[in-house]
Amino acid sequence: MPELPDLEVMKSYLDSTALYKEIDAVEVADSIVLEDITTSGLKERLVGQSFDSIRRYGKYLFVSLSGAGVLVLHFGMTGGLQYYKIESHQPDYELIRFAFKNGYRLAYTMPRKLGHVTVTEDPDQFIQKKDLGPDVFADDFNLETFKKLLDGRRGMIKPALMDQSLMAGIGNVYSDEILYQARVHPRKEVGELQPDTIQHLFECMQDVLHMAIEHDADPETFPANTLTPLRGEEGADCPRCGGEIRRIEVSGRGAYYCPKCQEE
DNA sequence: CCTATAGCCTGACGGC
DNA sequence: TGCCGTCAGGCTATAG
Repeated sequence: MPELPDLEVMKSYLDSTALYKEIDAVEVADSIVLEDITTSGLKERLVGQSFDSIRRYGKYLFVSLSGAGVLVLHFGMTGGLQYYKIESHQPDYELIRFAFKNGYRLAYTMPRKLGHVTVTEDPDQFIQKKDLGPDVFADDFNLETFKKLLDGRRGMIKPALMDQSLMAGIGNVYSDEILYQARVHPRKEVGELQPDTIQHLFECMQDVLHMAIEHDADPETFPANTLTPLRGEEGADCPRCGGEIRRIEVSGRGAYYCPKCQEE
């Protein structure tokens, strides 16, 4: 779930639910997700504070605290958030519970414990330390930026789009969707891309990410001409040409594409 | 600089 | 039903 569009949806969700409410208690079910902080350290930093504003960068959310510091949330492959009140509504796999004074809770959920949570004093420094490239939704991330990043890059296009140190925000699912919309084969060598193809890729990247956000990052509601809802259904009909959707390994990740529309 | 591989974790799913 | 292998939308470390 958690790529740029999912994170944008989570940010909106937090904006409309969990801001400006005093934190009463923090429960950590498994401290394995805590990075550079202990359970008691996290409690000390959060209890008595409130969440004041949310910033997304790549696949991270930075939640500014009313006092000092910024809560950092990363969702691994399976993480999510749930704001709820009644104990019986507690979601499955709640790893961290932020309990507010108003009686509501925010659950940080994650069946596979591959996400990370920490507190930082300086998000920009954190971004540097993680070696994240520019966020693909940054105001100054334009076609020229995209061209410069790909210029001189060796290797295939799909891993380039997914390389968080090159550009931050795109993961396995949306890299496939972008390449499908742009009709570029996931194994296409970056160096072989024509300038107009790069421009088309850039436009498809913007379009796909915005489309996903408009649809709450829920593939079931995506338009009919998208590939994402067909993930897991190898052999399905390509919505565009009637070809057969295939799954291959690219750089160790499962890649879905249409061999007919996206020629090698 | 880039790729491949393994590891971190655990649930869901298909086959026998 | 139970067991087993495979896969899963992330990131990191290592070797080549």
